[in-house]
Amino acid sequence: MKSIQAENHLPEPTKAELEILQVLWEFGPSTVRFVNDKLNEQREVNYTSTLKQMQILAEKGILKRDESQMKHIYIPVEAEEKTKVQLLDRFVSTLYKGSASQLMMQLLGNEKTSKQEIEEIKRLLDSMD
Amino acid sequence: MKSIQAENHLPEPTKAELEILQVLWEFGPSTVRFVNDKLNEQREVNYTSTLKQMQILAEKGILKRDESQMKHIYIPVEAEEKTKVQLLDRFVSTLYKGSASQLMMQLLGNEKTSKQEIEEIKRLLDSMD
DNA sequence: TGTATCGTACGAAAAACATCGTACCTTTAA
DNA sequence: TTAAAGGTACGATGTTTTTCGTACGATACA
Repeated sequence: MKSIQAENHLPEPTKAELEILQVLWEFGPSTVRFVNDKLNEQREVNYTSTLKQMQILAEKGILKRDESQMKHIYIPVEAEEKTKVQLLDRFVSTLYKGSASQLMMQLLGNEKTSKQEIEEIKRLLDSMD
Repeated sequence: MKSIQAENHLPEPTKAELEILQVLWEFGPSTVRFVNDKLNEQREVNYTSTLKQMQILAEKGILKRDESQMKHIYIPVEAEEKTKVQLLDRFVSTLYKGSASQLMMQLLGNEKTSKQEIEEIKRLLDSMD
């Protein structure tokens, strides 16, 4: 017997799946061909690999697709923000026991976070309240 | 055939591996038995599974071990902070194209980040410069 | 001294993830 | 009206990650 999905959340996208989502987020609903071309700007991937991944994503409910035409159009079910927030939540809770400020400290202590970035963050905080 | 590790960085710990690292970070150098007991406080794992994981971690160079006694003692090679920073870097660059401030915005917009946390972050920023 | 207990080593099996080849259907254009 | 081009479906295969069973050595102690 299948267990009822206790969670509200969709299953976590895997690495390869995330790549595809990024393309869809950036360029909007797309065909497999389009996504595959974009991926190939970064690394070589076979068309059918991308196709398969996107079919799996649809199965999992992470993407839906418009099959009304021969060239199926794939669309993320959840908005970019929502998915990222989910991933961020998980990240913060597994690595920092849920403490956002602890994560911050690491970001700020990190050379790779530029002065400009830090300024931007400050501005952001000031503009709150 | 195994490919030679081109990177300077240690390989990314996988999910299961991270669980083990967390225990070692929290409690310091430990035996397999100890780690396995800790893990079993959260979920059921067979002793030999944990052993295997820790042996793999040692192979990968993420853990080293003291074999001078029968009960081997495992120790993380990199400090907790360093490993987390690495993971954080990767997270920021894949999900936020390297923009720490973008990540911040999500943290701040997130209900789960408490007012108290936000205050703490502000204080942190002010204390910089 | 033998037997129960607690360790490590190691390989096999299972599960999850990723990639690809091939079959086959639709559309298009010569 | 057929051949080429481009699409989906789907199974096979490869890889990595995870879990586990079994063998076997060391220790403890009745």
